[in-house]
Amino acid sequence: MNYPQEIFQQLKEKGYKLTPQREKMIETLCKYQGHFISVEQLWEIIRQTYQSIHITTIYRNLEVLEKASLVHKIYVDGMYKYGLKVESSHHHHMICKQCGKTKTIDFCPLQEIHMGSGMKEFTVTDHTFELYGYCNQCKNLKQKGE
Amino acid sequence: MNYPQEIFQQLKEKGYKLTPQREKMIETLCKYQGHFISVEQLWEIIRQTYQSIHITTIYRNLEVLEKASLVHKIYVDGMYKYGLKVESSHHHHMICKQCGKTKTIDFCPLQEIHMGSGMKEFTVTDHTFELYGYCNQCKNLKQKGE
DNA sequence: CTTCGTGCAAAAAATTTGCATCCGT
DNA sequence: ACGGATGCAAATTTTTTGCACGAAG
Repeated sequence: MNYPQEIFQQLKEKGYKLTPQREKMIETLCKYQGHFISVEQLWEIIRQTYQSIHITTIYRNLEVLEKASLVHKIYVDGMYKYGLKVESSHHHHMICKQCGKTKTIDFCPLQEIHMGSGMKEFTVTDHTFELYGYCNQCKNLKQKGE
Repeated sequence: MNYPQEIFQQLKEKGYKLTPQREKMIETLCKYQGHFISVEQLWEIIRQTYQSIHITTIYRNLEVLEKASLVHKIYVDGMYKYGLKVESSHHHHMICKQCGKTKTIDFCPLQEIHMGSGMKEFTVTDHTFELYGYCNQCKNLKQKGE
């Protein structure tokens, strides 16, 4: 479990200022830990208790959080969604396309492939590995005629 | 190697009409086999010999080709890029972020993980596994100060 | 007090839609 | 001839940028 305070600290250590907007964002992402949420969702949630926050700020701060390696970004349904990084070690996710719920997968296929045949022709800098589908809850809802 | 004619045939079999625009698109994608190209790139290329083709048509037909399982779509650099599906068997790609060149990876991590621990909580419908980086050619260009 | 962050307005980029017309089959 | 496909214009959606003001360290 990640706690907001730890993340505030990490942000500061990387030279970013801690503003109320950023606090709210981090707190919200903590609450939604285990879910990927869209920029707009995040905005809607925060606006309920901080009406003046602007969506531009959300965009800019998610970029900051990403640069600070505190969040992970994926592209689904024609938009970016963000989730808090789970401490340390590299891993991947199983993501529910309906509700955004995620489950961490402690397995990275890169290791399996690393020295594979033709890999000399490329220098790998990034990779994606995500599983998409439906969590049991959403799967049931879907069957009952969505 | 995929040949245009085979793909024309497959399109028709799935109930889509074969129009000159679609022919051009398929021919171009065949030429660029092994590369993922953007909608706009594809448009630019085709316009050289078919000036009147509209970018909306490109968008719409890429959707058609995707529904017909003839192309594969990825999201890089803030946009979708498309590549012809290589015959049969499921596989993944190594993609050059600079030039879009791809290499097929005959390995699917899904098998490694399939029956893994917590996977019962989700029904997997899709997955992504792509490696990104630079091909030797682009890597060299980059080192010589891009 | 200086630098970085914010809100706002406006632009940009990518993709989608409505509609009249056209063309494969 | 029919129904799907195209071109065009315009709208939508998502994200980015410029700039003056405000607040954190």
